[in-house]
Amino acid sequence: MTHYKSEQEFLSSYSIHDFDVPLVSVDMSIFSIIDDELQVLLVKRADYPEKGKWALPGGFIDLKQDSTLDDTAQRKLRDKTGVDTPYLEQVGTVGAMNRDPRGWSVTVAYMALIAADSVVLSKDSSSEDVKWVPVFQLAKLDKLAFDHNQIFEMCHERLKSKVQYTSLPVNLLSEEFTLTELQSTFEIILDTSVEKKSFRRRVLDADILEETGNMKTGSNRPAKLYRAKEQGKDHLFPRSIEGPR
Amino acid sequence: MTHYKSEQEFLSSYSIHDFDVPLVSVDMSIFSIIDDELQVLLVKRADYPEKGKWALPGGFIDLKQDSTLDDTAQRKLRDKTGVDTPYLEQVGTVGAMNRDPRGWSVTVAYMALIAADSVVLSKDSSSEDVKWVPVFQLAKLDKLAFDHNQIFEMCHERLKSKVQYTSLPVNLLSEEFTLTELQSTFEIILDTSVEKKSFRRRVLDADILEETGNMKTGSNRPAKLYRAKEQGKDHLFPRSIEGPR
DNA sequence: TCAATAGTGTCTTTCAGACACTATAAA
DNA sequence: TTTATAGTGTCTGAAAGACACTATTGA
Repeated sequence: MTHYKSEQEFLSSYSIHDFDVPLVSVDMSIFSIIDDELQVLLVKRADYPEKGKWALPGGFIDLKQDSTLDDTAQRKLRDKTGVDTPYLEQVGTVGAMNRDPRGWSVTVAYMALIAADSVVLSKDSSSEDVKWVPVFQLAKLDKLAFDHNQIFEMCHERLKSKVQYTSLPVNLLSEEFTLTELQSTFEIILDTSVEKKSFRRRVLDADILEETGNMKTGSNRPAKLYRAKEQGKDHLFPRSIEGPR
Repeated sequence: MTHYKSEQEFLSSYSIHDFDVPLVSVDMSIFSIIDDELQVLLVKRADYPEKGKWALPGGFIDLKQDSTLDDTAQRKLRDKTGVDTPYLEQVGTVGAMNRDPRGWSVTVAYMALIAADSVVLSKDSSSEDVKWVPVFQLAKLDKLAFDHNQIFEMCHERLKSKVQYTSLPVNLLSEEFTLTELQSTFEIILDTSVEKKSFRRRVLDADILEETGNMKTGSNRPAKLYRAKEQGKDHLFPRSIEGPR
């Protein structure tokens, strides 16, 4: 890909306006729990437009390579993180005349949940840098490229809302985990405390976990290790987690 | 728009493949309750591809006229039904190499809920006929154009699922309605009976309705008429409607 | 034995289902 | 007075919160 000297130069050579078709891309919020915080993966843009700004990873559909939209998302995720079989969910689509200087553009937002320990970060040609950013810092610090702050917010809202009534967070943990670790990821995402007994009743009664037979030891009572019965699926609870009264 | 003699002729003149950009369209499931049944609006395609087949109303983004995707959906809805301020929700986006013979194509699915009495059906140039079809008949009878059966199913699932824990169905009724009428629309969509007392408690406690002061009379005890406090919004209940035990 | 975390017993609270009951209109 | 529908009283049951309790390890 050619590198242009200025956004001006870049735009003047861009001719998508000539065809009555919008641009289409995929952008994703890749979430993970790192250092007991919910973090999201950002890339620094290597090209115009918005060169040098931090952005959600994403890009255009490869009409030859991708046979579905989900393939595009999967490919983008693999390129940045090396992770291949994550939890991947389409969140929504934003399209507008003026969200991209190249013209009418549509982007399909995805969110991915991955276990931090399974990741090997890597840059590709479209990004000069990659980093994890704690979600609570994002609102204050970074003004992302395009409307990515808004797209990220959609994904974050979806995540928080689904955590209230599904077992989604199992996808943020490595294969084996304790109930306390699982509870902790719920608490981190919901940013509230969850009552231990209710939590265990809820999760165990749902019959979505199975004991691995292993224990996690430390300088205290060992904890049973569990694994999700159906990888990648999320159970729907009949009622929401309500939090403290 | 030119009318072609065959799909072959049409396709050979189509050149979107030359640009590495997919087609983008909006398709919508417009729901209404008519004759005590949940029905969806279909149009008969006037042009290739899939000429003559029934399809969900939709079409391409008008890059000049529409400034957002929601505008496109709103415009399509207005064209077919004359309705201007409905409940409109984006359901999801499907994109694939082979879902449209013209090439890689992406469609954003919307669902709209409207009160039947507010509709004036009208055809536009892209459709030669328009009709309401009961949802339960659709599965059996019609093989729709493209992957519209699948897109419709996405919308129908979303509708049924949201009805379980939100007040969405108020958007299917005209401005004033009785609690019994509201209960009935829940029952029609969920295809199950709902217990009267629980239903009224739930709805009334949620404080989302207000009495209009009017009564609906008949040859029996008159019923209070209500109106949604916030038009177009849907309340989230803490628990789902569970249906009979 | 103590500190620390895992895991349980059990009471209360909230809200949905069941179902019998009362209320109010027209014919 | 009957019929039809609107609307209520109140019991039961399921699942969440509160919180004190016991259990099991290493140091």
